[in-house]
Amino acid sequence: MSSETLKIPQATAKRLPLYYRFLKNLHSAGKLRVSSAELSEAVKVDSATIRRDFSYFGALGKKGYGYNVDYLLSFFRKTLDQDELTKVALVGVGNLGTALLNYNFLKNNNTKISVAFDIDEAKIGSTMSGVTIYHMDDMEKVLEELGISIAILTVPAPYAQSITDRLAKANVKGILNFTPARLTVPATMRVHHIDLAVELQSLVYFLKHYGVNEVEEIEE
Amino acid sequence: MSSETLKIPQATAKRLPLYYRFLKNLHSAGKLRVSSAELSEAVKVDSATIRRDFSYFGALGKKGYGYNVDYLLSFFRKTLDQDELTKVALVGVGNLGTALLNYNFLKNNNTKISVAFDIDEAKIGSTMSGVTIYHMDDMEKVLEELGISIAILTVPAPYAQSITDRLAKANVKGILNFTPARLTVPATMRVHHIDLAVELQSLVYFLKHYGVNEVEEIEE
DNA sequence: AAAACATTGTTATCCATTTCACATAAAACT
DNA sequence: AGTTTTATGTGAAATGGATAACAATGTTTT
Ligand SMILES: NC(=O)c1ccc[n+]([C@@H]2O[C@H](COP(=O)([O-])OP(=O)(O)OC[C@H]3O[C@@H](n4cnc5c(N)ncnc54)[C@H](O)[C@@H]3O)[C@@H](O)[C@H]2O)c1
Ligand SMILES: NC(=O)c1ccc[n+]([C@@H]2O[C@H](COP(=O)([O-])OP(=O)(O)OC[C@H]3O[C@@H](n4cnc5c(N)ncnc54)[C@H](O)[C@@H]3O)[C@@H](O)[C@H]2O)c1
Repeated sequence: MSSETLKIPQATAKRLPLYYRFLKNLHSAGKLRVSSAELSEAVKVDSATIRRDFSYFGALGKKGYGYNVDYLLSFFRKTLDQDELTKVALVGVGNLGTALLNYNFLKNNNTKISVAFDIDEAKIGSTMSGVTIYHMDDMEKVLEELGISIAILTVPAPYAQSITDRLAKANVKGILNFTPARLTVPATMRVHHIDLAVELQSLVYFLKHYGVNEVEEIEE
Repeated sequence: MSSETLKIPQATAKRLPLYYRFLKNLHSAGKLRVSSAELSEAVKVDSATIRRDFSYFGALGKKGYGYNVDYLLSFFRKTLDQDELTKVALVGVGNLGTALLNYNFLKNNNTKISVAFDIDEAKIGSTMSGVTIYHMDDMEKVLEELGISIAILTVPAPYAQSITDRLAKANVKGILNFTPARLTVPATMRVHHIDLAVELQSLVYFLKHYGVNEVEEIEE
């Protein structure tokens, strides 16, 4: 029995955190109202798309006026469960894992890396940015104790699948996967891939082959 | 005049580096042929989608047989310009920037961070993983000298836009943006956003609201 | 060499998402 | 109070992408 809310399109769901972030900016800047056109300029999403996205949640705005920033902000805070802290585990405290640990997700989201795991004895038992690093052997136990259901995976690719299998058994439901491995998971889990190498390579490809808006030649 | 190849769908273009990576794995493993079904299992993309993707480049396979790994690999190497090295600049050598510097993109791609920029005097002039860190004041000059047209942006968000404007003037055409800022760029540029916080938050949202395939209750 | 088999390439269909365009209604102005 | 302006919410159309399904065709087996 999941929080039975409505099933909005996935594309919309992915934009919600973005809207939330910019609404916070507007709020800090003291803005009281905002139009879909203004928001569009800020988040670089078509204004019609923004209105459509919002409309899945009912009529949040007023015709001829726009949206009340405070109202919208508190609405999204509830919708995005920003009131309760979501605890996340980090598996693999290497280059990337360390960067993520040092970054304070809390500043913007109510999401926090609460615990980390590694196999490097030099790191185990120590604390980074207030987060204790445990041995992988203790992973299942610690995850259960803390009731954690989301993990960030930043281990070398060859270990990704077997660790994923362990996470699945430990009742973890979501993985943010930074490794190049394509994980096999039970249907009850969800994986978001962040594939930096693919992202970089596809950017190169687009630039080479899509002649990014080459200024239209003016024939003479 | 961009390499006048064909205009394949963007979704396909984003999968090409993925295919390439797994083909290299297959090659290393000594496999000579592969079917779309096998590849599908490995990269977690529907086999019909894979065949469709490949078909944009002509008939690369053989009916009843599948695809020749070597042939496919060399085809994609050419298509993805893996023969020539693409030089990339890194702007902002902090937590995240350092992790990217230490990571050797070359292992898998012919893409390399060749130069880095920062404002921290402690870092400027030093070398990390063989990459020299220059002062931001020298950015335009160095970028031009090296003929770099792609940059990775890992600076604090408030500086992202003004640095982007400088990059645009310096003839950079692509930005891999890790900052939460939504950049305004000329139509001649392309930005890929990697928004870790959004990625994490939307994962949380999906798990909470989409009840990831809750095991169908068996009514008794 | 024939029969059985495997797998592509593609057509047709489906689905999700974006965008247009405008009726509607509230707000701002005169 | 009436008029004009503004900006929402949404039907309808357009776009973009994924998938089912299968004829075509080469491969493998006997
Ligand atoms: N660093 C980057 O910029 C970057 C970029 C793209 C992809 N990635 C991917 O992210 C992952 C991590 O990269 P990195 O640069 O941080 O690597 P890294 O080698 O610096 O860190 C890996 C960490 O995982 C730990 N580890 C190794 N085996 C383990 C195991 N079985 N269980 C638990 N922990 C284990 C190591 O002790 C180390 O601390 C890799 O899969 C890499 O391909 C990294
Ligand atoms: N570290 C993470 O895990 C993480 C996660 C999500 C998003 N981000 C985003 O990535 C960016 C970098 O994060 P970080 O953790 O590496 O921050 P950081 O503070 O560790 O690093 C920022 C670096 O940029 C340099 N810098 C500051 N102003 C500059 C300027 N004007 N020109 C050039 N360089 C400048 C600083 O000297 C520093 O080296 C931020 O925008 C952050 O929001 C980081």
